[in-house]
Amino acid sequence: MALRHAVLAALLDGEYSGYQLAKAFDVGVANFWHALPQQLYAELTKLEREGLVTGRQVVQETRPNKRLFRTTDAGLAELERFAAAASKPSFIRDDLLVKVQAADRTGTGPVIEQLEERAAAADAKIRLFGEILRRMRGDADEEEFLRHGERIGPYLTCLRGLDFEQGNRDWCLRTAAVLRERQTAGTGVRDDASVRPATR
Amino acid sequence: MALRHAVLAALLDGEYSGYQLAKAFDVGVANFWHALPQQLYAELTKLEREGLVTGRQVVQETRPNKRLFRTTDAGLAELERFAAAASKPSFIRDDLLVKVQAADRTGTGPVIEQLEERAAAADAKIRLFGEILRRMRGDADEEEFLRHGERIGPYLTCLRGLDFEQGNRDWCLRTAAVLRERQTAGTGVRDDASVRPATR
DNA sequence: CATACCTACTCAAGAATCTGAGTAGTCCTC
DNA sequence: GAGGACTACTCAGATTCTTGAGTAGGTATG
Repeated sequence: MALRHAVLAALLDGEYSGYQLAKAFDVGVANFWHALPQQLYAELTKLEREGLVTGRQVVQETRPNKRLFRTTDAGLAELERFAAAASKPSFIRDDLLVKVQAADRTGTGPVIEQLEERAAAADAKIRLFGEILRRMRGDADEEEFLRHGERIGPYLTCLRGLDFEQGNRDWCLRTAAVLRERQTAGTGVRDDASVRPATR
Repeated sequence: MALRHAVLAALLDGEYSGYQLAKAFDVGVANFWHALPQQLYAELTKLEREGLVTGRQVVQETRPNKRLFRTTDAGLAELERFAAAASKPSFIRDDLLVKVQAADRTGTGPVIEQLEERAAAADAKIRLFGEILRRMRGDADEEEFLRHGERIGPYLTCLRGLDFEQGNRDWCLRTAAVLRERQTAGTGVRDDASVRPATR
């Protein structure tokens, strides 16, 4: 049930439309949760019905109208309840890890490619997060901002996102390098399956 | 559809029962995927029906009988197909991040506690992973093992798990420290909600 | 001036995951 | 010798997440 709380937390920072939220929860950012547009629209509807957020219609000339939402006091109270309850442990769940786990049996070619793509994607996120952090802290340096800044929650989660992506990138590059070296070196343990005709 | 492939990958390393797999996918390890026992039993049944794993009954005197599974050639072929297909991006999805995102509005008391618990849990995992890595590489040092070891897939995924947990621990401790300092310092931005009577 | 993408949503259906309860014998502790 | 934990599973039901399709006007691209 954390999606609803993620939405409530996101709407603490101001008014957003479902569409804007969808962008934040989908594409690049998603420091602290991830969800698709359909889920977000559904959740906003439920939250409004329960009085945890309020929406107001904004009529636009040149584009479709939109509804902007913000968290209500009841919503904040719900967040407080949530914060006090026990957290579920978090787990890694990643296709690419599964592929690496099996890579020395399935052939490394395609996996190496994907590792390098993933590293590039992580790198893009790293730059984005760096930019976001810089914007949030303004002139202050990090220590200063964390001590006296007004709204540090998003900053702290973004720091975690940054570190996660750095770990991701470094691991992908290292893993790709290891697999590539074994591929060319020929360990003698097993022929590289990526050279064989595909079993299928 | 990655759970099935995670199971296939896990069963590359030898024969396991559903129960053993459940332990590995649940509690401590789960380097590369996470799942509950019920899911695993169900998945094993499906995989056996499709011929991607085979099970054999092992009769035990003193305990309930069990079924040991291993991946078949068809299962390996399926893994190869999977390895060649595009991976879904992976996202962080963590209750605790949501709580931190909102922490400067909900009160920091309970969140700090949870951050410290999480840091301790991460630390336990770090020690466990370190142990597992040591066991896998045996006498060789890491570079050596990665160059010439037989089965490096699990080693590489465990390295990612280790780094993830280290990032986790460090971030939890830092975040807890930051929130704690603001709590005692009194930033003037807002009274600490953890001192107010609970809204509820 | 046709195609494609952007804003801003909605609906339906399916797959994956989680919650909770239950069976049944064995081993260990107090 | 009673209560609890461990092995080894199964079943049902709910919730969450993903996939795919569709509406509809406006703006940018070539």
